[in-house]
Amino acid sequence: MYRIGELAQLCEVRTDTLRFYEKHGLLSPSSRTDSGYRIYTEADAERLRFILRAKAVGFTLAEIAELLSIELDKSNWACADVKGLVDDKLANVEAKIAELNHFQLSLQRLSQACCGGPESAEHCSILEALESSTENIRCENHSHTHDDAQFTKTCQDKSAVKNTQEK
Amino acid sequence: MYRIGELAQLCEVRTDTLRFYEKHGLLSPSSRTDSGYRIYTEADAERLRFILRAKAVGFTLAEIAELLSIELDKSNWACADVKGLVDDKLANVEAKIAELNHFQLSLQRLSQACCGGPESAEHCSILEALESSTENIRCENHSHTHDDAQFTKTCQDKSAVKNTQEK
DNA sequence: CTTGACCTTGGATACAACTCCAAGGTTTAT
DNA sequence: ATAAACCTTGGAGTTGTATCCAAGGTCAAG
Ligand SMILES: [Zn+2]
Ligand SMILES: [Zn+2]
Ligand SMILES: [Zn+2]
Ligand SMILES: [Zn+2]
Repeated sequence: MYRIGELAQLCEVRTDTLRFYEKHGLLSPSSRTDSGYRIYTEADAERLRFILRAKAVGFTLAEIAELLSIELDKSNWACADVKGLVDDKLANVEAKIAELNHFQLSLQRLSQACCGGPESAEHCSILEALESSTENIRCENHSHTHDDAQFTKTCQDKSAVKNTQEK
Repeated sequence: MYRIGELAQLCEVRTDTLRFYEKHGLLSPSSRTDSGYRIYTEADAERLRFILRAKAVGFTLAEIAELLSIELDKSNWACADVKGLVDDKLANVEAKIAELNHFQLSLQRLSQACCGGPESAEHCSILEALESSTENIRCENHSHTHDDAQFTKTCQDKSAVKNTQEK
């Protein structure tokens, strides 16, 4: 049995957040003291942990409420309904993953095209790619190193670069 | 050269959104007509497309601004700076993917434990898992099918797991 | 009995990222 | 020359997800 502050501390949220979740039907304390203090059980804490886990991965509170609300009303749902809901969310998550994978690839391509060296970014492949937004990114040939053949290392040549400078 | 409405239609955003992006330094029209109408170039359109792609995958406008702002100021950045920024975002994306993969797994486990049939969800494994929030999910043994041994097909028959909590 | 930590409620505020509105100016087509 | 369809600005409203605040009630310790 926890009072609101205890549960909040336990799960690292604010008491305000717990009241907010209550107001929105996500988590209500199992009881109250005579004086009106909220009393949460361990089951409430578990429910909160589920909410937090779901939230951490990008579910909206509305989606979480939908997931949780079925439980209040079990007998009016079939396994098919429940599983369908979970599968919907699953598809949702998978779509998000696909989206992120796509962008990951873009970022990797950008990253690979850049030498990461201390040279001025005036001819940086990353910036050029952002400007032109073409699909194929041109690797730097380091003509921007105003220097000699000493610097004709290319993209794949990830030579020692530890120069962390301020701007 | 596009007027605001044309660019909006082209990229499927509202004119309001374009003005909003302008106000927040993400995308300004390259020029104005004498009467004050915004005029966007193809380069502006490309920039907008980048913004939209980045947004679609979860970057905040602030992050996008950060990415784009470097370009205004190329010569004050080194390749190392630019690449570092991209790599930060990349790490960010990868972390998000990992998070989503984790939740994907949870959802898959939930989904697998449920028969998905027309039976009442009163003993649905998914709901039980949500309630108890235990790590290991018990598969349905279909005792809820008010029926005979005909329905003793199981997920993989790990119905030995017992109920542990309740304080 | 007073103090300080905790709790209650309702309402205000914040931030992101729009979205809509009002009042008026511009362009184009008939 | 008038209407329709565009554009301008500034500002208000919306949704989701909280946070903060004020005024006051509760509780255990000294
Ligand atoms: Zn370089
Ligand atoms: Zn570079
Ligand atoms: Zn079932
Ligand atoms: Zn089920």
